Amino acid sequence: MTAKPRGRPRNAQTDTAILEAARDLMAADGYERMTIEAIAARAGVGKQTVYRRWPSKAAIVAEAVMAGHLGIRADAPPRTGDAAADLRTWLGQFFGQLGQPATVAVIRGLAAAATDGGTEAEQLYERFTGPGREQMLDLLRLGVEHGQFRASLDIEAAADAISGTLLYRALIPPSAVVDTDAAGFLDLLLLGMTPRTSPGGTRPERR
Amino acid sequence: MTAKPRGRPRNAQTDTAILEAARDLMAADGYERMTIEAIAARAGVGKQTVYRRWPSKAAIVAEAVMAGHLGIRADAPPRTGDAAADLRTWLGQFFGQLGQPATVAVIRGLAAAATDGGTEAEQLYERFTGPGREQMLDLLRLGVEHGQFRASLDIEAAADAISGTLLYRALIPPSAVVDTDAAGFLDLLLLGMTPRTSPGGTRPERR
Amino acid sequence: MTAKPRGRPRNAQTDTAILEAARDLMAADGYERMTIEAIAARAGVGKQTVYRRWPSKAAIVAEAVMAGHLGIRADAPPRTGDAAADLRTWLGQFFGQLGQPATVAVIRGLAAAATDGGTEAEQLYERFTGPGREQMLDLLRLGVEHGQFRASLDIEAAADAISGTLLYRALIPPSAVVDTDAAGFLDLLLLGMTPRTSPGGTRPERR
Amino acid sequence: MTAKPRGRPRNAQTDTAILEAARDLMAADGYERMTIEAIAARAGVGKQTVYRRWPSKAAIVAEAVMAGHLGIRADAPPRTGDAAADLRTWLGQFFGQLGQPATVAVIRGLAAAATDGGTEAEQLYERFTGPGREQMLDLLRLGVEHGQFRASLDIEAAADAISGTLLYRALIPPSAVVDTDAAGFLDLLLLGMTPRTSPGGTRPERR
DNA sequence: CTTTAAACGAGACGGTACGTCCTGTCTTATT
DNA sequence: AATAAGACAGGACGTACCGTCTCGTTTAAAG
Repeated sequence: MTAKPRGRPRNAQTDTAILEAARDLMAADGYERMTIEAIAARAGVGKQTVYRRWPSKAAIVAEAVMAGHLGIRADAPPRTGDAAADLRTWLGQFFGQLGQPATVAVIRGLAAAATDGGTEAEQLYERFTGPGREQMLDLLRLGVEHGQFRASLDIEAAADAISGTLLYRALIPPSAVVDTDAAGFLDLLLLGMTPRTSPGGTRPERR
Repeated sequence: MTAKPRGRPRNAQTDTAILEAARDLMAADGYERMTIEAIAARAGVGKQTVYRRWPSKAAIVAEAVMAGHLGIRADAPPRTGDAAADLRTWLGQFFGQLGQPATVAVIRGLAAAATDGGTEAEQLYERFTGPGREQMLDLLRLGVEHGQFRASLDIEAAADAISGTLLYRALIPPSAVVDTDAAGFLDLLLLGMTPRTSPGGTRPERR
Repeated sequence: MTAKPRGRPRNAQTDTAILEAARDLMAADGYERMTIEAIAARAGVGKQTVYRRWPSKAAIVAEAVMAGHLGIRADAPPRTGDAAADLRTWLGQFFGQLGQPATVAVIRGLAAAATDGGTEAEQLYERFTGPGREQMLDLLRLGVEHGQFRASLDIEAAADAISGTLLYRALIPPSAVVDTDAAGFLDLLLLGMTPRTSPGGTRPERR
Repeated sequence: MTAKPRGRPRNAQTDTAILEAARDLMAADGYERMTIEAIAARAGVGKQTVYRRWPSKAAIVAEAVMAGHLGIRADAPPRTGDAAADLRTWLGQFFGQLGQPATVAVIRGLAAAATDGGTEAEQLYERFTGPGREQMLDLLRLGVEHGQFRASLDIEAAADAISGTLLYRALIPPSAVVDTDAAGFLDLLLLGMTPRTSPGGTRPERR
C-alpha cells in the first residue's frame, strides 16, 4: 500500500498533453528527430515535468503507443470461435494500417527506440509486444486445438514470424513494398494452403 | 564516362580506416551512441574527411556492411541442387550469427539507420537486402519448381517473412529470444511439415 | 521597469569567472589567438553559457575592460587644482602601463575587437573611451580656463590626439617604441613648451 | 649572384590578381572576415600559389597597401620650401581619405594585422609606416630649421602623435568622428597657434 | 488559517556532438 | 619548377539537446 501523497498532486491532463505532443511530433519528424525539448514545448510544459514522468524518449513513445495515442490500435481480437478467421481479421487491422504514414512512423520509432539499447529496449519489447503477443498465442493455440492449424506448429516461432514480418514491412521503403494482403500472408505462414491473392492476382513489378 | 579527376586523389586506405573504425565503435557502443566525431578520431582522420565521403552515419554503416567490414557475411549460398537444403544451410549462417553480439549490434544499427529516414533508408534497403534477396528468391523459385515447396507459394512474401523474422530476432532483447533453429523456422514457413525441434524438445521459459 | 525574471536566475559569479578567464587568456595568447572555447573551458563553464551572455569575443573583451578585469586602470584623475599637473599624472598612469605586456595585449585586443566591425565597435568605443574621455575633456577645459593651456585649444581634437597616440604606442612593435615620457608628450601637444626629456637626454637609436 | 632559375617561371600577373582580390575582399568583408581561401578563389588561383608568395594574410595586406592596390595613397609630399604648408597638404591627403569607407577598412585591417602578433606586426609596421615616416620626419626637421616649428620640438614624438591620431580616427565609429580638419590638427600639435576652424566654427554635437 | 511539501513553467547550467569553415600542408596531373 | 585543383589533419565556430539544477508560483493536505 502506497503512502498517502503529500504536496501538489500531479495533473493528469499533463500526461495526455505530453503523449499527444509526442504523437504529433513523431508523425511529423520521426522518432530520431523528435526531441524531448520539443515535446515539452508543444505540450506547454516544463522539461522537468516530462522527466518526472518518463525516464526516456523511448519510454514516452512506448506509453503513447500503449495508451492508444499513437496510430497502432491494439484492440482485442474478435472471438467468433473460428480462430483462423479471427486471427486473419485481427492481423488485417495491422497490415491495413501499414499504408498510413503515421503508423509506419510509429513502428519505425519503436524499432529505433529498441536499438537505443539498455533496459529501455526490454521495457519496450515487453510493453509493446507483450499484450498483443498473448492474444496472438491464444488464437494460435486455439487454432491448433480446433485442427485449423497443423498440430506440429511452433506457436512461439509463428508469433515471432508474424511480428517480424509486420516490422519488416514497416521498415522497408514504400517503393519496395509488396502488396500481399494479410490473409494471404497468414496462409503462407500457417497452412500450406493456397493464399487468397489480391483481386487481379498479378503481382506488381518491384521498382 | 567520368570526367578526368583533378587535384589530389582521395586516399583509398582512408575509406578502409573509417569503415573499420565504424565497425569497432558500432560493436562497442551501438549505432546510436556511436558518433561521427569518434569515428574520425579512431580512424586518425579529420571530421571533414568523413563528411567528404559519406553524408551521414547511416550511409557509413550501410557501406561498412556491404564492404564486409561489419559482421554479417553474405556469402553466396551453396548450390547442391537440393534447394530446400541449400536454403536451410544458407539461412543457418545468419541465424547462427544472431548469437554474436557484434552481429546483433550491426542489424540493430541497420534498423536504426533505416529509421533515420530520407533517401538513405532506401539506399540501405537496396544495398543491404538487395543482393541477398535475389539469392533467396532464386532458391525459393527453384524449390517450387522441384516440388520441394508447395506450388502456390508467394515467393516474394516468403522472402519478406524470412527477412522480417531475422530482423525481429535481432531487435528483441536477448532475454526474450526463442531458440528455434533456422531449419525449424524454414519448415514452419514453407512446408507445413513438422519442424525439427532442438534436442530435448522442451521450450525454455521466457524471462 | 524590467519584466519580472522567470526561471533560474543567472549566476553572477559565472560572469566574473568568464571575464577573468578572458583576461588571463588575453594576456597569454593575445586577442586573435584566444578562443571562446578556451575561455569557457578555463572558466569551467559550458560554451552556451558564454554565448548566452555575450554575442561575441569583442563584447567579452569590452566588458572585461570596463569591469576592471583587464589591465588598464581608469582611476579617477587627481584634482589638485593644477589641471596641467593632474593631466600629466593621470596620463602617466597609462603611458607607464605601456611597458607591461598585459596592458599592451589588452589595447591591441581592443583595437582588434574594434575592427571586428558591427555594432560592437561602437559599443566598445563608447564604453572604453567614453568615461575616460570625459575626465580628459574636463581637465583640458579647466586648464584652458586657468590659462595653463592656450585659449584657442580645440579640446576634442586634443583628446583624440592623446587617445590616438596612446593607441599607436601600444600597437607598434616594442622594438620601435620611442621612450618619450608622458609629460613630454603632453607638453608637445598642448603647450609649445620645452618638453622635459628623459634623464641623459639622448634618444636611443631605432632598431 | 643568384643561380639561374629552372623550371616554369612564376607568373607576374598572378601577384597582381591576388593583391587585387585581397583589395576587393578587404573592402567588402573587412580584414578579419577575409580568408586566404577566398582570395585564392577570387584571383582564380590555387591556395598554394598564394602561400608560395606570401607567408600570411598580414603580409598580403601589407604588400597590397604598399603596391598601391589598397586605398591609401602615399604619394611623395610636395616640396615647395614651406615645410609647414607641405606637411599640411600631405597630411590633408590622408585625413581626406578617412571619409572613404574603403580607406577606413584598410587602416582597420592594418591595425588588426598588427595585433596578429609575431613578426608580421613588425614587418607591417616597417613596411607601412616606414617610408611615410621618413617623409614626415624630413618635413618636421625642415620646419624646425626654418623656424616654422618651435626649436624644442621632439620630432619623433610628433610623428607618432600624427600617426596615432590618424589611426585613432580610422578606428573609432563614424558616428563619433569629430570633424576637425587636418590643418587645424597640425596647428594644435605643432604650433600653439589658433587652428583654422571649419566654416561656421561651431562644433557639431557628438551622437 | 497557516504551514509544509510536492508539482509546475521557466530557463540557466556543464556537457557533448553536430555539420561547416578555414588553416597550412600535401599530393596529383598539367604546363 | 610552377600551377589549378583539391584532399588532408586539425581545430574553432555557433547551434541544438541532453539531463540536471534552481528560481518563484501554485495547489493540496496536515497541523
